[in-house]
Amino acid sequence: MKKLVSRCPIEEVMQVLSGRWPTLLIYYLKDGTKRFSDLRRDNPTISHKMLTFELRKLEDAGVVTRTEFGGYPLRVEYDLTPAGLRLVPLIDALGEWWEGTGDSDRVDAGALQTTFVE
Amino acid sequence: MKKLVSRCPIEEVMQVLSGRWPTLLIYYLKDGTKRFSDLRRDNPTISHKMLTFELRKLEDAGVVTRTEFGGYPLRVEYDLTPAGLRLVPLIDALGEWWEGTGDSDRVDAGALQTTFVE
DNA sequence: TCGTGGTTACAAAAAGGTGCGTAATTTACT
DNA sequence: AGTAAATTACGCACCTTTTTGTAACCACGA
Repeated sequence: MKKLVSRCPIEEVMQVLSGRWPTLLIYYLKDGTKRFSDLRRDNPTISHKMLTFELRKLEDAGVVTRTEFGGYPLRVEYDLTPAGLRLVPLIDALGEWWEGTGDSDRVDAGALQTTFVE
Repeated sequence: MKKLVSRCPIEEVMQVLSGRWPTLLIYYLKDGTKRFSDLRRDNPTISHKMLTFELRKLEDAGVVTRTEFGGYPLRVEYDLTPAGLRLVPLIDALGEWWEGTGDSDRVDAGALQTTFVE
């Protein structure tokens, strides 16, 4: 998703939140300060390249802060910004919506919702 | 984003909503019934292959319905399901969140939110 | 011949994984 | 005493996988 095709805020948010990781990372950071290695432990399938990339993206978007402690071994801490905290309930709502739909509308998942007329 | 790495509903929703198109399509369908060609007109940069693909995904997820009218030229209409309608305000909220953060937290966009300690 | 809503095959682009290198200090052997 | 890891959070280069675009084709009726 390289560049925007509209000036719509919706598209802009999705550029930040799209993909498997952003929402999950926000979810883990919800519990408080996390270090790089903590986040890797939280989800072991993310590569370090992806993790740095996604964290950078969230940082640029103003969702997380990065605090670097000098010295060796290097230590870096990540936290949600106030904006990031405000985002959490919105993401929760999406999760709840999904669970809700599963019961009522996605029952016959696999069966397409197509109707033929005439 | 081929397969899930957790059983988390959050990750499942994002699998459906990720990318540039899903939320935008939902947004256009919010106004009511749309035909395939209407949606192409609404955003001219999507390829017809992507459009069919994304619509299928939303259909499988129970967000849109597809109504096919026999005869030629073929006519197909897309609508939001009740679940799709319930999703709209959540997407709106994300857009509003984004606009809100822009003013308070993303002011110095470009300047990273990194702090150096020691 | 055009228009509708697709499908399929091939090609280009983007995303993602792997492994190596780096820094300064501590701990672990020899 | 001297050397060898190990530690942390990456950056970089290379390569594979996934996604997306392009173009061609199909059906049929006006």
